[in-house]
Amino acid sequence: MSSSSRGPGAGARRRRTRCRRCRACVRTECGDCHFCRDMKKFGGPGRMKQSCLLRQCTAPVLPHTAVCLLCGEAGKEDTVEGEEEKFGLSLMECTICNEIVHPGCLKSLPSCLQMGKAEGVINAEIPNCWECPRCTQEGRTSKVKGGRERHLKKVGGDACLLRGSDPGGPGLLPPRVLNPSQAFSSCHPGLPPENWEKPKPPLASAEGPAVPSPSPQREKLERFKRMCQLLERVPDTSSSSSDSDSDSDSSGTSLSEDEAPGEARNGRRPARGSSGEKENRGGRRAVRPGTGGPLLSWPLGPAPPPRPPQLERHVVRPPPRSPEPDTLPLAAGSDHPLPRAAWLRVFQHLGPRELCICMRVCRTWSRWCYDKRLWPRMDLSRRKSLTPPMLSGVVRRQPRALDLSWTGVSKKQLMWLLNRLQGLQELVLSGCSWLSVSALGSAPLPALRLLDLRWIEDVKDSQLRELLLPPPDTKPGQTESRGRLQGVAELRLAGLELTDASLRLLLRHAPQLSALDLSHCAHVGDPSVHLLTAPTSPLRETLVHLNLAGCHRLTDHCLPLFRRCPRLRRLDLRSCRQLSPEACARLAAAGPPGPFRCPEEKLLLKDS
DNA sequence: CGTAACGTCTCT
DNA sequence: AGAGACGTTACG
Repeated sequence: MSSSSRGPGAGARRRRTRCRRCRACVRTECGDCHFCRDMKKFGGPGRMKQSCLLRQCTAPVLPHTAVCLLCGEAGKEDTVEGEEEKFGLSLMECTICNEIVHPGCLKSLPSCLQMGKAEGVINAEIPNCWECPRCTQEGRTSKVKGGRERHLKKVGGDACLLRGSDPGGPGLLPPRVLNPSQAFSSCHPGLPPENWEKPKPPLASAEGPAVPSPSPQREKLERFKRMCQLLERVPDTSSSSSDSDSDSDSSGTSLSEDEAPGEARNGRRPARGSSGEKENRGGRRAVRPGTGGPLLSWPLGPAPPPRPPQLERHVVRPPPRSPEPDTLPLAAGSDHPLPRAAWLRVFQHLGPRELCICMRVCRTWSRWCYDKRLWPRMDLSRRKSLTPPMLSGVVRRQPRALDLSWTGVSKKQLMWLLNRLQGLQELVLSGCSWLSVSALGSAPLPALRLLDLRWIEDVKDSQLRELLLPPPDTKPGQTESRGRLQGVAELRLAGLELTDASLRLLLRHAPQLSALDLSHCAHVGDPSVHLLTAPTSPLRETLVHLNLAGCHRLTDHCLPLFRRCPRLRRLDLRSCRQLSPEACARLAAAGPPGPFRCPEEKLLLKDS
């Protein structure tokens, strides 16, 4: 007998399935996580039969065979227009009794079977998920207090599930009233969730004597917990303190100052005014049962318990799309005359340190200052240790350019970051260890334009090959069949032990380079220049800047070859000790159509 | 029918 | 409690 069929009430419980649309669903398997390594395709035994950790669906949906327990029909929200009507005709699964019904069908039950004033509690974070009016009415959500709290403290799933998606965390905003449209939208997201958090299992409450077997929910929690442990600890946090989920940074760096008073998460610090605190946690939304309809305000049943800090430690939310109110509320109750756009214009003149100070002024400023337009570049270079709050701070700001040079960033940290910075265009990793940088081999880098790998120890041809070649598990026809540096325009490889074998790979897998830094690459010589400037080389047409300083093997013979590059505007040949001043002078004097058409287009020769 | 993987069971 | 195993479900 199916172990999944013992849910109460509805008989067989429907297993949820992938939404196939969320960020996780559409990505490829990492090939490196615990579950991938078990898969036969990656050489494992295939016993665990679990999805890749990076592909855990964030919005698991009901199977398309699911039907309403009352009318036997599927979800019909597509057949109507209004949000309220859509809600009434959508299928909703109760996390407690597992019954799947159309809210509209509940409404049409004979009044003696309706649940009076009971209200359903929608889980806003999982599609088609609620605590049904009957369970709510019968008190199934309210368990013995001690039991629930004890359970949650340990496991933490409920709180996560019930949490709202406000970037500032739960309990910080005033209670919100939900209209039918919002209720529908919240449980039927038109798009996959934009939050970048770990998936949250449907969850439920601990059981009480009136209450059906807790096992399914409990199992979900346990599964969730396991996943959290595997996934959320990715940044190296084993030594971090238990309260490290704040963005505040004990090291006192610029990232340490970004948490405004009242911005603290997990309810450890009081939000402004105490009244809204409890009512505002999470994705719980209230609707009147059966009506799908008139909107109710909170509260509805017991407030969810506080979120357990541990599991939330590395949940990082990007800044909200349209962050927060457009106005700045003043203590007197009125709004400041300057709107958010005007403040942002002011903030744009500030540097990171000043911005962090501003973020401590008030909650609204803090939210506004997370705007990624204020953080186009972030520089963490030369920090020996990168703490989880620092990494979280980076993700929340979504910089286009990130400098991690000469840091002790670990592979796990880098992987964690890159998975959350899909808009990253420039990445500087010079002076890091190859052990860490090898994370690039399995990271998504869709927008990357500049990659700086200078002076990384132990990078030879085979390591660069790992970065340049397409992922090994790519199937024909997949979009990922391109190497992941195909779109990179600037590549800095100074000081690496690369040979012409790497250059050949570059020509093939990084054909759009306009700037290439091969300075102080001891193996680069005249044949390398031949390769780069050959008629078959795509770089011959694209190179604008080429740095070959300190490449001692270059001789005068290679100099005329540079005239084959019509766009070359800057060529650095300093410290190439075999080059003669005369040959260099001849190249420098070459007029059009050669490379250096005017004095400001630099040919850097010898040390000057 | 084959593949993926959800949700539960079992073992340590 | 945590980790792994696996029956079963979802779906093409």
